[in-house]
Amino acid sequence: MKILLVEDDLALSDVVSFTLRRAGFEVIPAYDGAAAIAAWEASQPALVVLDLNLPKQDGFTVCRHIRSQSQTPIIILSVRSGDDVIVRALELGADDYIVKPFSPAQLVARIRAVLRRAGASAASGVLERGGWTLDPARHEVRWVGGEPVHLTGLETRLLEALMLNAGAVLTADALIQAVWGVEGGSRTMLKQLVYRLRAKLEAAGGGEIIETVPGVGYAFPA
Amino acid sequence: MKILLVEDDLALSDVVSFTLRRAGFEVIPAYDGAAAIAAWEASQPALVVLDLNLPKQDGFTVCRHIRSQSQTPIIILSVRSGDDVIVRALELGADDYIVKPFSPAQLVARIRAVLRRAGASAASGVLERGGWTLDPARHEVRWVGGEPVHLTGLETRLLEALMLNAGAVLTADALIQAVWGVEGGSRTMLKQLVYRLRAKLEAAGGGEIIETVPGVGYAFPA
DNA sequence: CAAACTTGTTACCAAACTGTTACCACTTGA
DNA sequence: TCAAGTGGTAACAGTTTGGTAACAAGTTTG
Repeated sequence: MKILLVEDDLALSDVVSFTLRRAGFEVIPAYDGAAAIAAWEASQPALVVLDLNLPKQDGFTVCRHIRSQSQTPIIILSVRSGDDVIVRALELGADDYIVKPFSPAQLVARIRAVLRRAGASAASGVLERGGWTLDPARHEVRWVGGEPVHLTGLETRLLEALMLNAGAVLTADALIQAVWGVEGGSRTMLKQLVYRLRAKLEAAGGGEIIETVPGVGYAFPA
Repeated sequence: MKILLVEDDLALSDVVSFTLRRAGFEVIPAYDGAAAIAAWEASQPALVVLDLNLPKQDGFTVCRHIRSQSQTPIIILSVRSGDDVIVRALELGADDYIVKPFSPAQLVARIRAVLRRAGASAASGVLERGGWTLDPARHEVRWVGGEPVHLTGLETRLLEALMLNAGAVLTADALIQAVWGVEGGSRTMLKQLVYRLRAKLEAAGGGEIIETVPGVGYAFPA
């Protein structure tokens, strides 16, 4: 199981690497933010251990980038123990936050806990909700018994966000962020995208698909 | 979303309860290990916040018991910050371990992180009071057995404030602040809003809904 | 290269939302 | 009894929101 370890302090990185390897993980080290993103894309690790204080790009940026593209579990390491920082990191999608100094044993235990939890809900990436099957890797949706329909990249990300949270209402802003990332996107574009996606889904079979919750956002029926 | 809070320190339990409720969770308190297990079985919470140091049965026992029967996420609270204790708790199946003293905000953030990872959608915030069910996220109210009625954003906030304090009288100023924030809002607008909200609620089923307390404000019947 | 597709942009319309003003009934207290 | 204040109702207009359409620039594909 591959773990991406993003830590610029060489000595600490080595110690942690050693511990993780002894615990049976394969460790991919990265020493700054830019390298971290590159390594993440290249190696597709099962989990990321991320120092907040990094050269090139700080940990928040890396965290946001990874979260905008996948559900890979992220554990933050940091000397900063301020509440606002911790809350912000967790809200950004981090799974755990460990304050330095920490013990290697605890890190391993927390990694196992997060992986256990992630493994339970993670899957191949294929989502099945109420008759629809979405394969994000292939950019395809299918209605039960129907033919697969091709989606564009943006449409796929939108539908994935909605199906991942089936039954819940996602605000326009949340969806914009899920589709276009932190920068970019707008209400207008979201409107367009929903319109286009609905057209494809309706053409593919099922009836009412994406619910509008006026003044709030959209929801995929549970 | 129901959270079982197992904490024998009454004062702390109350503080945490308050915070969690304000964050939109429904809190079920338990004050010792035996009660915790009973409450867990009875109420099937979405997550358990568990103090380690308990009368009757200690936290480890409770944790093991719950883990042996379900995947319900568990977050441990404890004054003990020893590594061995933390590692042991995590290996026993806990999802997170928070060392006292902690801040309520961080607890909420960690609860959300664990719930997110566990696949549950975040706190729903649904309020049920005397036959009415309000889902603030969807801007919908429903009378028992009836169809959901759509509310506007302002109406939702008003009804939410009233239902959160069901049985109590809220002054006009308090309501204005709850709906429009610190700036903005006026008696006239509140009058209008109450009128419109009542119209929708009456059309939806139930009889007398929002009580007027002349010269003071409004109340939602307990 | 040309055709097809993807994406962002602008525009328009209908519906919904919100603030404002006005009017009436009722209570309260001088 | 009358004036002032409070609360309910009504109508109206400006704004916002959501769905639809058409189009252009950029990209991919045959």
